[in-house]
Amino acid sequence: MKKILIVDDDAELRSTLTEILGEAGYRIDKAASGREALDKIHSADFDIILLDLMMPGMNGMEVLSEVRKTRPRIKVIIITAFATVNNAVDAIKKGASDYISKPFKIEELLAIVRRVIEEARFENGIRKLDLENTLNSLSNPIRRDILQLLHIRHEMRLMEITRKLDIEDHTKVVFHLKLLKESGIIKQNKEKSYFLTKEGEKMIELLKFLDSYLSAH
Amino acid sequence: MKKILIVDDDAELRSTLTEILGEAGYRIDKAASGREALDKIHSADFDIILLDLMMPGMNGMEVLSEVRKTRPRIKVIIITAFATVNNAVDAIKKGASDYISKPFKIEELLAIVRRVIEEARFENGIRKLDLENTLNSLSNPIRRDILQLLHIRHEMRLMEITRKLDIEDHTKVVFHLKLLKESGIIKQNKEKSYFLTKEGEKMIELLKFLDSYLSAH
DNA sequence: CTCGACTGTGAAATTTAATTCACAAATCTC
DNA sequence: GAGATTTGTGAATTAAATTTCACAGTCGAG
Repeated sequence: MKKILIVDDDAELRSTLTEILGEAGYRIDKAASGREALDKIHSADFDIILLDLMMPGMNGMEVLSEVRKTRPRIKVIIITAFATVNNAVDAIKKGASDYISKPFKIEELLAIVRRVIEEARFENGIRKLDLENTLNSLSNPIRRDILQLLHIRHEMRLMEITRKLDIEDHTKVVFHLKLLKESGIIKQNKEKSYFLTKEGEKMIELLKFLDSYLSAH
Repeated sequence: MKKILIVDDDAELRSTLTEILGEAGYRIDKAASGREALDKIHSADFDIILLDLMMPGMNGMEVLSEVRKTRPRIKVIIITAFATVNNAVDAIKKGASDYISKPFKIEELLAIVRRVIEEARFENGIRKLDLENTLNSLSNPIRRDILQLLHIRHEMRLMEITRKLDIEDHTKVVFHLKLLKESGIIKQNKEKSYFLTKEGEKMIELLKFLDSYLSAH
């Protein structure tokens, strides 16, 4: 389960939050000051920080910028008094994910935490380059055809592919082959035959999956 | 399992082929002439036809063109004597999938049949339009972002999305929303809020799958 | 060696996708 | 209901993807 750090100088609020979030199944740690928070952040690995902006000593904003700088994957949710919502908005501009103003309902808090976690799932999970690359390769019908051909025939040379796809201008095929090669999806052996790499086989599996997925109404 | 029709005037070859392919798990039917073959083709539903070109009466070529015309999904594999390979090549130009010349090795035959089946899987299976549509929608990062936002937030209005994505010109967002709407991936309610359709939720699942798939090394 | 088929490059042209801009109707806010 | 905000359209522009074309080196067969 996700690990949450609660940062607030108010001991009572800390234990309230600990109780609520603990019951919801999160692993909780607490810090009573900005200083203590940063120590914990640098020694352990949190997913979310619940951060009070108004604290004596190092204030929340400083903690926020430090976290953004050194642990950009950690999501920060600001806790703020109703009267100082504006500060929270500033905090969001500096990279906080959301804020919650005191007093708050339990459900409201949990909803925000859940949403931020979901958000993090995407941001941290997808290595954009690969996804981008994959989708670009698959989005062109000629490239898909080439992949399928190479899957079926194991290896083919330029003109074989060109004829099989019934394309007049072979340099058109060259163009797509080059893109696929650059993406590491296909390779070429000494005999000039093109064949699928391991990545390429994955693309085929993906296509099959997509197919069956889309067919399932 | 796939259903294969064997068309050959040579009774011995018919039973040899039946034995080999039957053992390999295919469902087999036989025809001794072109006429008989067409009757069977029009009454039952085959995946593959093994067709001898040289037969008395209606010859294989005629059967081939008839099949191409009325049952374009059926794959035809030509059986030909070694001496008449040229005819087989002509047949392939007319739409046959492959040929095998007598005498042949069992493994050779099975390999060709398997390959042709695999080929058919793709050609018949993927409804290109949906695939096209899906991949186009997912291939743009802004559209992916929008989908993910709508997934997390359930529903959002134009300017909410625009701000959350930190895009200056809202009409840019309008552009992508329109595309997504046309693809049936999102819809809009009376309050102008955009939300994911069932299709849209599928896209999200696909993205998650893609993610984990690509992450798995 | 010479011809024809094969593989490929690079620039130019074309097509398609995406962005920007000027503007306006609808809706909200005070 | 005046002014700001939101939602949207359509044309013009820009950018990106794809196609076409002219050409050239390589390779195998006769």
